[in-house]
Amino acid sequence: MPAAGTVGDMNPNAQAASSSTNTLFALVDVNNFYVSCERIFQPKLEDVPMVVLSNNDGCAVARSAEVKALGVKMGTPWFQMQDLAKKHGIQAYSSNYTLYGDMSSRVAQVLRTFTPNLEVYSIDESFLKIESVLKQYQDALELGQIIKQQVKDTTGLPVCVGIGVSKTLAKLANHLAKKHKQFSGVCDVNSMEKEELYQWMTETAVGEVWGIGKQIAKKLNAQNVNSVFDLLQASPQAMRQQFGVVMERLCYELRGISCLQLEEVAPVKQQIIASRSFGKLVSSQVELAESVATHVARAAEKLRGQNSTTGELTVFIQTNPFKQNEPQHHQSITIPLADPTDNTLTLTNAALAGLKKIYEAGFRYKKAGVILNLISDKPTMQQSLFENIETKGKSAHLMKAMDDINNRFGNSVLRSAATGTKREWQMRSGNKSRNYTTRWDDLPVAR
DNA sequence: TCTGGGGTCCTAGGACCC
DNA sequence: TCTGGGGTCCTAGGACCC
Repeated sequence: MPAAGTVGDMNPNAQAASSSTNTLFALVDVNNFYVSCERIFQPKLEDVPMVVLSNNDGCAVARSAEVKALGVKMGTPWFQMQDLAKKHGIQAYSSNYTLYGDMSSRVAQVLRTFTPNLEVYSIDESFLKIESVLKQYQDALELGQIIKQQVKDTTGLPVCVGIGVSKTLAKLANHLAKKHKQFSGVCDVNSMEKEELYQWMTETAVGEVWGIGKQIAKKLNAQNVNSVFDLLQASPQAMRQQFGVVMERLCYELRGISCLQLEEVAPVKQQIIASRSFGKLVSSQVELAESVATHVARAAEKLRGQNSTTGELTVFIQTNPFKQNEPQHHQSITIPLADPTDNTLTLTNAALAGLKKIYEAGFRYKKAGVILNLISDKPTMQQSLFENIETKGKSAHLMKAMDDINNRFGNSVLRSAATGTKREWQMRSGNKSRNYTTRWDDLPVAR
């Protein structure tokens, strides 16, 4: 590996990662996840070129290997591949997310039998920290093969395993395992000779690196950074100057300095979205209201599912951007809530009031949705803030209430102040914050 | 009262991921 | 005719305060 360089204040963990026992990450990723799930329950689909379609059967959100080989891109609209489908007999299936969610938990269950140090990164991918369980096996490659076989035997799903000393390298290894048959589904870039690794890096486009998308790849290419190896040779400091701290971190990760940790416990969501496209275009406010109400109900369920409250709600409606000859209307409105809540009725009322403001007759809408913001991972504020106050109206009690706020909500409450008639506080969620005011008279009566 | 500079807050928007 | 539904993090720039 090239010289490591200093990581500076950016990454307090890097030193520990590189100097203590060497961390080793394995990324286990199910091949063509949705397609593979469908095939388990319909074995006749094995080897049949097929796609799984999005909501309303709009786009291909999963493609079998045969379809990928035909050059069909992720997200291709089904109606655009009709000719190809006829020619090659491509089968299309509607998505069944309940099934996929269930299969996903089964995979995670199998992986947990290898190590509890597991991060379920997405519905079809998990990171495992494997350095501590490695002694029981010949080497990491053997462990990878056993994981792969175990998942296959237990769930029927095919996976590839990528192994490396950082998450980014494990991702890269996984990519190689998927693309190149000679790895037999398991690739460990850590045990490779440097020459071989550099060879693979030279042959792999820089855009394949985790965190490098279309835009950045284009800019990199313009500077003659075309392969992963080119990026490996670039100076992280220079990359930071141009592309920011995320890119710098990525450079270190590629060099084998782990900057991204395993997140075993999923943090609570900072934002919850519920939205859908309509099967056919919608013009009436009543119909929009119905769908908005459903979305609020779903979002509120998710909110309560993570034991949170929200301080702000956004409603949006959109016409179909693909219909360029139709008048377009994209509108949203954000409604602050008097108090953070997880109550469906309160949220629905706020959303419908918002919808009333942004709705305009005469447009044909394609999509509606709601977003919950300023989420706090604590129980309802109104209750917990003042439940300990025994009488109200005296400044000593106000002060106690403020202490309570700070004790209970810690750094999510930025400031708080009280006068004789009201209290005000400012709550933070992520990097957003909002002010709240509640009149003293409105406070819940003490026990 | 005038002035400048630094810090923080807040928002919009871009880029990325699956 | 038919074009997904979620999420995250970072940055820049203006407002505001001291």
